[in-house]
This record gives sequence, structure tokens and C-alpha cells, in this order.
Amino acid sequence: MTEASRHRDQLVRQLGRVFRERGYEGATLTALSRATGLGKASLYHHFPGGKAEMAEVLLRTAIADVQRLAFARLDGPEPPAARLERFVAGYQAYLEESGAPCLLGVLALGSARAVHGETLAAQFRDWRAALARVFEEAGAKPKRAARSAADVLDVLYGAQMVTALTGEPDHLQRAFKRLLRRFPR
Amino acid sequence: MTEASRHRDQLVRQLGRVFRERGYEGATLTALSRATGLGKASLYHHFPGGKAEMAEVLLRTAIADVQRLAFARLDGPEPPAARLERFVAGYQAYLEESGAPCLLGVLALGSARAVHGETLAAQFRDWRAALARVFEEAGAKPKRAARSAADVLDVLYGAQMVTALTGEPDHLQRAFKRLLRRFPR
DNA sequence: GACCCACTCGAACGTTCGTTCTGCTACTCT
DNA sequence: AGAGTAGCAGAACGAACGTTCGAGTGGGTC
Repeated sequence: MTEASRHRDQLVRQLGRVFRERGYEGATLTALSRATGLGKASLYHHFPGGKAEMAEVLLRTAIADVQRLAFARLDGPEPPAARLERFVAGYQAYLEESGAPCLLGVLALGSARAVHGETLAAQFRDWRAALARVFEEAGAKPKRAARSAADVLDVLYGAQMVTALTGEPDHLQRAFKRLLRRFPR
Repeated sequence: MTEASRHRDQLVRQLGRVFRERGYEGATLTALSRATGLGKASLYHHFPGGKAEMAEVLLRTAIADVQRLAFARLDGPEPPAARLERFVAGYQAYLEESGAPCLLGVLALGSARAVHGETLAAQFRDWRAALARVFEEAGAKPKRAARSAADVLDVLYGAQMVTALTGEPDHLQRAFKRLLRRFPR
């Protein structure tokens, strides 16, 4: 069980790398086969639904990872400011663990949006609300807290975009450092 | 001359819409043919280099549009704060005119990055430097100005990403409004 | 030893991809 | 009027796409 699930984990991670680098349409079965070392037919053994199922599993995995590594850290007994810092560090850890740019963004731009768009939208509205709650705990009024939450999401995903556009790997870390400066002290 | 170039302009705009919606790999010749109302062979009459040439023309057009509508407004005799505001309004106008999300981001994520990545990177470094100069004129020290410039780019592109992720069309305008609040008064 | 099931592969399927060939129309120039 | 050219489409090209098939492996259970 644990052996099989570890194998599966590695498989999903390898698939994710291809989808992140080439997008949904660009992730051809040939590329996925090469990246995993499995034949195309073997991939269909693990994902009978083909490419669409792979994307769906990847999407769910990515959502779970972001939730576990980042947004879950918004809760806890510590003061709001400390939790916000942990959250940013957690999101950074997610990007380092599974690789940038975030799969959710990549899949949201491709044709996966037509299928999973509403799932993603609902998830992000939830996450933004969770962020806003912490800003309110930190003393911000509701409107201001909502703005701050939206700001954080913009930077989180904008930094990944600009990193891809400028080709500067450390843009990401600098952006997150700048983000921390703006949090309530 | 003017009639032909207007026709060409419309053609480029229609092609851009497909590339923006579906990405480079997702923009199939069939979709491009349908969107323009031209047969595939006719598209090859206008772009002998095929899909690659279309993407290149689109990229150059997008860079020129962003330069003309947004970054060109950073220069002028007005005070720095006013120019920054004009810049944001200009970028917003660019997105409205040619449609969101910005083609540069879309192409930078696809396989066009391998070909045009360095062009895009150089252009964005230039634009960031231009932004930083204005912040310096507004009184910021070089390091702080550089941080503010990077911040602006992050929000500009992050807002587009989050808009796609949440499916809320007006997230973009709110993000730009929030950005204006943070400028030197 | 017989059976089974998870897993893998090479080879092929039909479809769609980007691209090219051929020829038609409409207009310009002389 | 006739030649030339820009613009366009239908049909087809080979290649690559996502997918499926049939035939194997190997380890675990009766």
C-alpha cells in the first residue's frame, strides 16, 4: 500500500512537471510517456480517463497541496501577523516542492478552464475569504481586509507570471519578501 | 494602402483573440481559420511562416501596443505621480482594447518562450527600469524605487491571473484601483 | 502447479494537426 | 483586350495527436 502509493505520488509529480512546463494542450502523451518512463498504454492503465483524468487528478492534488502547505497555516493560536508570515513561507514551500509556476494557474488558462473553471473559482474565493478573515483579526476593517486579501493573491500569482516573463528565478523570492513588509507588524 | 492595412489590423486582432483564449498550442489552424473567416491556405498567404509567424507578429504587435498605450505615458513634463496614474489607465486601456489576458503573458507560458523568451525578458527588464526611474523622480531611493517597480508589474499581471482563476471580471479594475492607492501622492 | 491480477509494452487505430498543392476569382497595369 | 498578381478556398499531404488492442511479464493466492 505505502509502496504503491509512493509510486503513484512520484508518477503524479512527474506528470505535473510536464503540464506545468507545457500547459494542458502542450502536454502530449509522448512527452508524458517519456517523462514518466512508462508507455502510453501504461499511462492509460493508471488513468483510464486519459489526459483529462490526469489533469483532474493533478488539479485536485495541487489544490490539496496548496491548502495543506499554505492556507492551513492561516489558522492557529498565534497572532495574525505570525500566521500570515507562515502562510507566505508555506506557499513558497509549495512552489519549491512542486515547482513553479503553480499548476492551478497553468490549468486555469488552458482548455481545462472550461471543465474545472468553476471548481477553481470557488476554491479561490474561499481562500481569499480565509485571508481576509486573518486581516480582520489583525485589526483591519472588513473592506480593507478584503482588499488586502486580494492584494496578496495578486502578488502570489503575479510574481510567478513576472518570473516567467523576465526569466529571473529570484524574482519570486524578492516578491515574497516585499509582500511580507506590507503585512501588519 | 490604408484599406489593406486596416484589413490586416483586423486580421491580427482576430488571430490575437484566439491565441489569448487558447494559448499557443491550443490555437489550432482550424480555430484561427474559423475566427478570421479565411481558409487555412489563405492564412498562409498572409503569414507564409505559418503559426510561428502569426505568433511572432502578434508578439511584436502586443509589445508595441503596451509600449504605446502604457509605458510611453511614463514620460512627460507632468509630476511623477500623475504620470504613474496615466500609465495604469493606459495599461487598463490596452487590456480593454485588445482583450485580457495580456498576450505577452500567454505566449511566455507556452512553447513560444523557447523562441521569444529572451526578447520578452529584455523588454520587461526595460519596462521595469522605466518604472523605477519614475519612482526615483518621485523621491524614492534607488532600491526602494526598484522594489516599487517590481511590485507594479506583479500586480499588473497577477490581477489578470487572479481574474482568470476566480472568474470575476471586475477583479481587474479593483486591483488597479488598489494599485493607485499605493502610489506617492 | 494453476490461476489471477496488476502492470507493462509495441503496434496499430482513427482523428486532427500544420502545411502545401492546384486552381479559381477579381482587380491592376499597359 | 490581355497579362500579371493578390487574395482566397477545396482537397490533400505526411506527421503527430490521443486512444485502444493484444500479448506478454512477474509476483501473490489458492
